[in-house]
Amino acid sequence: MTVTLADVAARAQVSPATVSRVLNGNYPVAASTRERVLKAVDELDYVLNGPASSLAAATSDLVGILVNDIADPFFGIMASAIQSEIGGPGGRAGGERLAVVCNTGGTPERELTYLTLLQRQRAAAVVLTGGAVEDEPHATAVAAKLRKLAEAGTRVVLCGRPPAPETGAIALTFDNRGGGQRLTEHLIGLGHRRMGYIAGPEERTTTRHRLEGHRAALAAAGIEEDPRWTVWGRYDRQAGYEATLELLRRDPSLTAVVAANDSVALGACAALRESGLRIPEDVSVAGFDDLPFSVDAVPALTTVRLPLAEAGARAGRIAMGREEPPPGGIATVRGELMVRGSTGGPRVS
Amino acid sequence: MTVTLADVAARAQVSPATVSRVLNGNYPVAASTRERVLKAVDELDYVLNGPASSLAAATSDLVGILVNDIADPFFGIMASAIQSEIGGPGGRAGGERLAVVCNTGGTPERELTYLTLLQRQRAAAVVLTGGAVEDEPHATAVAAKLRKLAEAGTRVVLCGRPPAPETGAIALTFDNRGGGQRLTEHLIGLGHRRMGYIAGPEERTTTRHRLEGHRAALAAAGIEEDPRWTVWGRYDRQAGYEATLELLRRDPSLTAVVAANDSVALGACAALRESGLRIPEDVSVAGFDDLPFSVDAVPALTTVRLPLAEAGARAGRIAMGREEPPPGGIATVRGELMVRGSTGGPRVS
DNA sequence: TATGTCATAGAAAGCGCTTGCTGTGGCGCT
DNA sequence: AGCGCCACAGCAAGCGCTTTCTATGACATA
Repeated sequence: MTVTLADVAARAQVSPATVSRVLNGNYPVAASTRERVLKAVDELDYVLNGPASSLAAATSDLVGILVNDIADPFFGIMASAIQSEIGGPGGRAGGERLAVVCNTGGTPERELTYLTLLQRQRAAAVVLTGGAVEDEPHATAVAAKLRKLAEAGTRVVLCGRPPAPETGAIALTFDNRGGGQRLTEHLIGLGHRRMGYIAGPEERTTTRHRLEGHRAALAAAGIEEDPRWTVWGRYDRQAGYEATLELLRRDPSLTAVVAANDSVALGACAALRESGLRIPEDVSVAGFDDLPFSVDAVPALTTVRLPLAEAGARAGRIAMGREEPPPGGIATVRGELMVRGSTGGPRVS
Repeated sequence: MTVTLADVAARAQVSPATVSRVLNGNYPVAASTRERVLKAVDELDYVLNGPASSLAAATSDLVGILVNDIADPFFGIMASAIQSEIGGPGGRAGGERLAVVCNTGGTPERELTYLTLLQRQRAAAVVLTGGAVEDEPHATAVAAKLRKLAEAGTRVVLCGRPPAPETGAIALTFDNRGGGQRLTEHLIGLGHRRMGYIAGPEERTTTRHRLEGHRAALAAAGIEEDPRWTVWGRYDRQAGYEATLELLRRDPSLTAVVAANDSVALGACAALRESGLRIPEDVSVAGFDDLPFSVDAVPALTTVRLPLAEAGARAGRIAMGREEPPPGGIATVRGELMVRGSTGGPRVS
């Protein structure tokens, strides 16, 4: 029913071995023979059986990209960049690889399951993006899985994620702490002293690091933080909206709101506006990531630009073995402070 | 080196066949035996060899999702919804499936290559999202590929894409034409007569349908269209920005700008503002899709809401055979007009 | 002319798993 | 007690490909 290698071989009057070699191009085959084979392939409309091939060769051309939330451009941009370097179809890389992105939804279980599935498929490489969950047992399980993968020859790269020591994984880490710190320093420099902070999900590394940066800046400026000024929520607009309302309720005298990321900041802006407050005259707002839409907000969002596409591309190249991993297997990627219209001096009340 | 089924069998003192059956759970195995096997699996940390399994069973648990641009939330949202229904890890579906999203970048070649790669992997199902390219030879090639896939038992579903007749593919099509028409009717109802239109890439079905809707509304209202009023570009913010400047240059008397999608509309807003024009007092702006950030624009964007998540979920269920395909294999999904602050009556000049 | 070398092609042994078919005890029935 | 049946387990034949090793002819060299 389906066309097999043997069918092609028969048609081209050669042995299956020869057909295989023509298709893989890693063994000398006379030009005339090659042509005959290719012609037969074409005529029979033959498509290689991937599983059989992977089984026999003990390798596969699958490359997995794990993301926390595929609907979030933060991940979309990274995934896109990674994929473009993986080669996938259209890439310059010779061997065609199937770059697949897997949506973990940010849950540890799915992350683990996808990792197993990828291991099961004997993936050639795996790239994990975004912050990790800090739950201890889970972190251990993931680390163990990563080590197994690495041992089995799968290249593992972390992009925008903290290093996983002793797993053999290469890490390209974002300097969330430093970025958060510079952002808050900027606000302090403008004269703000009473700032609300909308953090992301509590157990994420990204959340913790950004918040630590914020607090470090406050501490350095000798500003004592009020526990009421921090609210936790998801990394989306809705959460930012609600958190802002909560902050306003807790302390109406805040002159600035720092959000865990741009989506959250947008929600914050909406809440402030609906509360009759002007940005930045009454309250300044700052985000993080500098996603494409951030510059279109009104006023444009002050934020920390993370080189998502660049980091993704680099991670992709490393995963493909086309670029040297950084020394020690760890590199830190800095964000750049983008000062725009959403931040200004505090109102004089 | 790597643990195989046979190792597990030896350890559990059973035959490989029994281990396989325990793992697949589709054959009666005594409870005591099952436990023994499971224990051995656990102790040896055994992971099934996917390719071998797929080869022997002549099936695979891969499900492909093709998207034009993974960095665009339009696709991210659909992909996310599809994936959640595929089951993937965490889904309710019994068999664990690896839902993978493939980024075609909107180019015909990559689309075709990914389809071949998926065919090669003997994917269980494939979902193609978003508009198709209307290039004739390409369309034919894709259709042929889809037919092949369907014949090989792969379920093919189109989501937000026009039907592909005689390929056996199920289509969930967006009513882009109708949506575009209602949007422009709304503008006409407000009194607009001179409207610019920023279209997407010329060869896309989505682009053409939305534009046709727009023109149908104009024709119905007896408004003669000026060819200068249509500008083409990509589906992104940047393109919208540039196109708007161009429109303004061509005809400064326009009172409204209709954009091919929300990202484009955002770019249009930026261009208008920088040109010193107020929205909607001087110029109204309308988008399409109603992506999450559209409601946060200032003023909030009038647009056509496409039920991306719902359609994606349905496509996913159909792909998994968990929902009946629509009669005739084709269903049309309507968009809902969302009237917000970015549109108003034309200025009286 | 005899011999070694090289380029190319084929034979065949798996890769690790699934599954149809074939046992084989234990049990209920007559 | 004798029989058939059922529940369960094993055997063994592949699934379609890759790759090592071997064979063969052509050619160059001695």
